[in-house]
Amino acid sequence: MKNGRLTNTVETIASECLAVRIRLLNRTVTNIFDDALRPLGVKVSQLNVLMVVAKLGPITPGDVCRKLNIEKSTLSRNVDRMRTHNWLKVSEGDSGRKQILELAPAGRRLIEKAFPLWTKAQTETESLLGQQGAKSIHRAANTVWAQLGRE
Amino acid sequence: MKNGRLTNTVETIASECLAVRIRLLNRTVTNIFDDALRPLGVKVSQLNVLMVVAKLGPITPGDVCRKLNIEKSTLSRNVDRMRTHNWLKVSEGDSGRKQILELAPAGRRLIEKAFPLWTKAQTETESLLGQQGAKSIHRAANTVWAQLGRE
DNA sequence: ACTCCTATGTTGTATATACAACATTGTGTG
DNA sequence: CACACAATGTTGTATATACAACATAGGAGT
Repeated sequence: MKNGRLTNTVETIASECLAVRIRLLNRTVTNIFDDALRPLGVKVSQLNVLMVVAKLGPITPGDVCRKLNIEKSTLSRNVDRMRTHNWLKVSEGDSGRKQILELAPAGRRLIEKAFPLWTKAQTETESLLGQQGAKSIHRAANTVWAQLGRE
Repeated sequence: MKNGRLTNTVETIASECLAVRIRLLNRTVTNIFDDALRPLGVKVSQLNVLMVVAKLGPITPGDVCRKLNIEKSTLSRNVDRMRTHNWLKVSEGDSGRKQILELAPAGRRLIEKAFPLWTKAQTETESLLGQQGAKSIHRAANTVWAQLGRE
């Protein structure tokens, strides 16, 4: 039949493509967390950055980018928004070029208020993925973090 | 110490959050595929939609949304772009309300040209995630698809 | 047949994401 | 020290994503 080769190609990509699958998981899980966090007016993308700063800060934007594999321009605008909310404090490093990001008091309060909502979303996600699935995600992410560090 | 409670909260979220991890995987893998596909001027997000249409089409936008868990407004604009490239044919269904999406000839040629580039990205992703990680992603995605179908 | 509700798709708006180009600042090497 | 190069962050542009509001069209129930 005339469509044989294309059909095989489509079948192969459809049944194996890792990008389709990871992107589906990303949309689904991001929606779960954003729904849960909506009462606080924060999105999970912003909470992610806030957590990195809370755990590793004071830290430069460049280091946050490397940790999360985010493009610097993406983070730059995200930091603007979080500074507007007074969640982050941004100061000029003594080196002149680098900036210093720190958790601001409002950011601290936000994290405390977010915790029960985060727990709810996390539980919901675990039940969606199953214990196996959740463990798998952890393992895959650990692999990526190891690779990122190696570059 | 004064920071005890916040520190515990931050530690818990940092070490367990599934959203951070899936979003990290999503950015990393999407970049791998977009890099590979760049010579063709198509992004993996568009190729995903094209594959669904190629495999299941003729199909309505709403059904594509349900399959990929994409918001209808997101797909609406994506279809516009793909129609501009003549990759997709959009026609009005006889029912008046629904639209019919089909693979256009240029879309077919695109998929054929994309296959070797997709294979390269897929291989690279497998080697990034490891065999375990890749299998894990498949299992997690299957779980989500089953859940989506159940709603 | 009429009314109400739902499904479908578009548009306005906000955020997330990345690439390209740019300005600025350190750094290292001759 | 001077110059070239790399690192850092911003801005312009394009796409992806979702929510809210909307218009329209089908369908269900009376």
